[in-house]
Amino acid sequence: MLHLNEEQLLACQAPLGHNLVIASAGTGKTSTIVGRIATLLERGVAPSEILLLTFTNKAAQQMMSRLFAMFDEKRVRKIEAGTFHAVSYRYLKAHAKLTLKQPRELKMLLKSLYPRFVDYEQAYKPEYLFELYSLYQNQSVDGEGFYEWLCKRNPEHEPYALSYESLFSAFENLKNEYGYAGFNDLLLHYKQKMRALPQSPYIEILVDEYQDTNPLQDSVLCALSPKSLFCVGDYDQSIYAFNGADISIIASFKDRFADAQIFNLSKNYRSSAPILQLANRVIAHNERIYPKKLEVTKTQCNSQVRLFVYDDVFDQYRAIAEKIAQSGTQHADIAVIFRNNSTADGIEAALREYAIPSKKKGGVSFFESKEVALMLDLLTLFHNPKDMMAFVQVMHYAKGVGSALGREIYEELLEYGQGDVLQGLLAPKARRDRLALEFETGNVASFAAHPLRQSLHEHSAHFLSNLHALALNVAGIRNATALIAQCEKSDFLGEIFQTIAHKRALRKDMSLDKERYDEALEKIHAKIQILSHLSKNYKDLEHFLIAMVLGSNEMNEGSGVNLLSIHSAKGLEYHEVYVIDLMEGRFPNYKLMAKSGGALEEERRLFYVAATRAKENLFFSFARAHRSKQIDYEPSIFLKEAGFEI
DNA sequence: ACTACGCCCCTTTTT
DNA sequence: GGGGCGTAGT
Repeated sequence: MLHLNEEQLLACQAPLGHNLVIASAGTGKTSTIVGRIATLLERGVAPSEILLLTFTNKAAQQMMSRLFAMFDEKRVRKIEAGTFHAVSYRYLKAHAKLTLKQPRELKMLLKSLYPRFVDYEQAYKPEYLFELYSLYQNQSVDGEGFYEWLCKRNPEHEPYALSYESLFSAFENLKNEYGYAGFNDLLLHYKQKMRALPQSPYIEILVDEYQDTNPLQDSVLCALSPKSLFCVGDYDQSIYAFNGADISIIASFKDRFADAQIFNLSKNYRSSAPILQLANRVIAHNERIYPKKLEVTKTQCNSQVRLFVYDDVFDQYRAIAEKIAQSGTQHADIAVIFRNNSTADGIEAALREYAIPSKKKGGVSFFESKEVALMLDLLTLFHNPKDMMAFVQVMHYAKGVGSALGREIYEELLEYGQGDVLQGLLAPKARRDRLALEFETGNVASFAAHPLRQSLHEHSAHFLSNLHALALNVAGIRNATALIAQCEKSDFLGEIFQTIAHKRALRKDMSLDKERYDEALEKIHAKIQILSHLSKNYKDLEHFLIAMVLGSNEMNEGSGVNLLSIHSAKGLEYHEVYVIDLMEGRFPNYKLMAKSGGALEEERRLFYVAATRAKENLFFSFARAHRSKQIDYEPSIFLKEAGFEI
């Protein structure tokens, strides 16, 4: 059951219209959102007319399961809930065929196009252009072109701006041709579709973490134009400027809607008084948009707030690990929070020395490992047999086949298969003008009889022959778990996995370390097992593949102490929190600040978010030097603002 | 023109 | 341990 205080209740019961709830850290905004939805349902709004937009899919799930406990689950499931991206995708997949691609894959696509359009020494490199373009898509308004946007932002690049624009126009065409979509494309396409609807599909849209809304997301809300908006956010927790998040969207709410109502949640239920006082002391250095009065409700506890200082970063990691080893707090209720993900490795290693289990947001290393990427590419290919990038990536493992030859083979097979690469492999048909090649059309029992066979070298032929056998074997399987199992035991993947393991087990003198080889092979299969395990949650291949792109960094491996970047700690809370590596330059991170304006205030908000994750014990630490890198550090300015004497 | 390999860099934050 | 870049080899 929900226990709401007066302020929360007032917000929940607001009439339909444009309502903004200013909810500081720990004031029960989740309960308020759940309470609001409950109120809507009780008032007779149909579940399918409610849209709940959250910042992570996990947050959406949590709120939904709280609703399941209060209402008939089957009925409440009709509420549309998720991130902007997930909601967009769910709608689009019913109306258009598209393949969601990881940013890194699209970056590769852009890179392959780049030399044809840009050839200047001083021009931006494709990697950076990709980031820039993504930022443009997120923060430009009203159909402003990339050219104008860039010239305004970076006038010194005006000479190249036209080449950039041709590059991106080719990029967009290519994406359309292959049916690829990036994260931003989901929102852009969805916005188009929503604009075309005669009336809004939703009566009320609830937006969580409204302070991190960017202009693109805001325009999606505009396109949806619901009768009622219920936005919840906290100005002081806006930390996504790098993704185009614009604080003025929340700040201008009352000016943009004539019927705007603002509610305030001021009772903090999470943190102890010393923690709140410290957080408020620091955030007070930012310009106030609206007055903030946070009331402490947890007055009865023996809370600790302390700073630890070390000579070297590794001393710090070790000492923190030792403190955690001696702490009486459950591991799962402890978090180590840092500004830069690179910190995670150091602290993780130190914790391992003390045999303390830890979990970090697993995403990156897992999904970028060769074996997992290959398995997913293969599954992608089975799901969409004309996916050029997936095919070429897979072909990379054939010796002597790079992106050019891979592309050529793709085109050939596409032709033989009339738009389906797997068909081209299994049942090649030639066009009339190609019949000169003289081969049997129709099913080819083995690759030896395939028309491509003669033009390939021994190894690539063997490679494609294995793929042929696998494709034959899995034809018709729609279930992700079954497909993974078939792939894993195929000769095709078996041989590639051996090659990968072999490379990893090579010593400097090029000799093979047999022990390391076995170990590497075992690790590969362990990762595939994790993938297989994950796949069991999805009813078909498509859902699984989408989840791997949309939700890959929402899952974490293992259990124990939580290792989190500040960004990923948003919305979470822990009994005991360690905020580490608080050095000038690293946090605040001046390198990053140089790229955007108002950055110190943003870094200060990050500090505020980090500090307010703690319920009871809050520990800060910094190191005076990184000896092996020969860097001396000053303590973070935020430690001084917090009132520590150093 | 394309691919393979060895040496250097290094590591922002998220959907 | 990975990716970018330059060079050698097909």
